[in-house]
Amino acid sequence: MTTRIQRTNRKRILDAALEVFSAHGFRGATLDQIAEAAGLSKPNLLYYFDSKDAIHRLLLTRLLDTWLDPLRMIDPMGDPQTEILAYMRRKLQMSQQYPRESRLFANEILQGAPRIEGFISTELRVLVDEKAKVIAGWAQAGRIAPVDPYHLIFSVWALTQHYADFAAQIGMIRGAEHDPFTGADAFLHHVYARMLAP
Amino acid sequence: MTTRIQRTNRKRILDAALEVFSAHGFRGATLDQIAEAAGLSKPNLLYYFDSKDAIHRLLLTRLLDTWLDPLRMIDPMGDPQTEILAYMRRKLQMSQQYPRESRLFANEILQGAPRIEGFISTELRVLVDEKAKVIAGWAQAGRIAPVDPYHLIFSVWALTQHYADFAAQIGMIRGAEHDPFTGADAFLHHVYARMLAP
DNA sequence: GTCTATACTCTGATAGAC
DNA sequence: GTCTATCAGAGTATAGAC
Repeated sequence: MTTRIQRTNRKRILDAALEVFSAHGFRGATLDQIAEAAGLSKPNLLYYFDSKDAIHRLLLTRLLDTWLDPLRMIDPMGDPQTEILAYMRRKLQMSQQYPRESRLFANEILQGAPRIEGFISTELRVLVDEKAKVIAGWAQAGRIAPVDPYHLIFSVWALTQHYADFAAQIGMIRGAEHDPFTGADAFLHHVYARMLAP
Repeated sequence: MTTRIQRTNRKRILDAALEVFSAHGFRGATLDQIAEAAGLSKPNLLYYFDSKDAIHRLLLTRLLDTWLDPLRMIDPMGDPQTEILAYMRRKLQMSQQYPRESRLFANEILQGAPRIEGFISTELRVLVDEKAKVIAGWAQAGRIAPVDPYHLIFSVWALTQHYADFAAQIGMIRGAEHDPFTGADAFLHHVYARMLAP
């Protein structure tokens, strides 16, 4: 049986761990940092979770669960331009709302994706292949410009995740008070509208 | 006086360190890994360099020296579309030729850019402001479409560096035998030609 | 210049009192 | 459930022989 205090403590630990892992990577993060951020002692952390690795794995698993939703939602029956623009918007919103999750993922890929290789080579790959086929069909039918569907999908990832993963750099260049996401939405809308016009 | 063996050993160490740091981040990398990759003993490593930190700092400094060159080369007197397309191409070539350097940089930014905050807030920021003004002038004059110059520059960074930083993911999705850079060049040419047309 | 041996610190994890 | 104390291993760096 799970008490309320157990649930809130687990939540606090996972939130603190997300903060620390996304900022320093798996090896760079320490249990001391996570414990301090969570307001608990280090042994108490390990009362709730078996190990540092278990915390990290749980965070990644949760993330991957929702990571593919924006791509999944592309409707083969919808209007091509509308569908792709909406996909870009959903992805940009994820960068805005969940920048730490994006950086956790980026850290993992940068290091060769050792823990999520299986996920990427199977689930993600199948989904990308499926949606690439849909987009290729749209291009074939002349409903959008003849673009490579894989590079199109990669471009959405690159352009949207950049605002989360490289937020530190963007903040230092534009000034921290400037919110990059408002301008980003308009800019990316311009980019994809132009790119896709038949 | 520096002997030839000293020069080659220093070079081997730096190359090995770039390999390991770019793949695991600063904390994730160990001197043992670097020593093994360089074919030297760990104490011998520290005969050539003062510390782990010194090696890392030297790699970053060298990188930043050339990191801005592609942006610097944008010529205010040139043809706007040609200049921006050539900039994108130079940057894409850097991702292709120096993916490890790109990942070293990405690791640093992901972690909040602690070691290169000064560089970004001063040199890089000044250069970006300067080139943004040039691009804004081109837009003002109607020579390219009216795009936000900062987001335009960020988009070049995002789209080109993605092929280096997320190479592991791209390889798992498209198959390792598929070279993503050939298709990328054509795709990005399409993107920027469309984006910039007045 | 290069190695073996080792000092010392940090960190993940456990023991055991309360 | 939570803490103090502590162990065991890893990792950076140094000492000193050759």
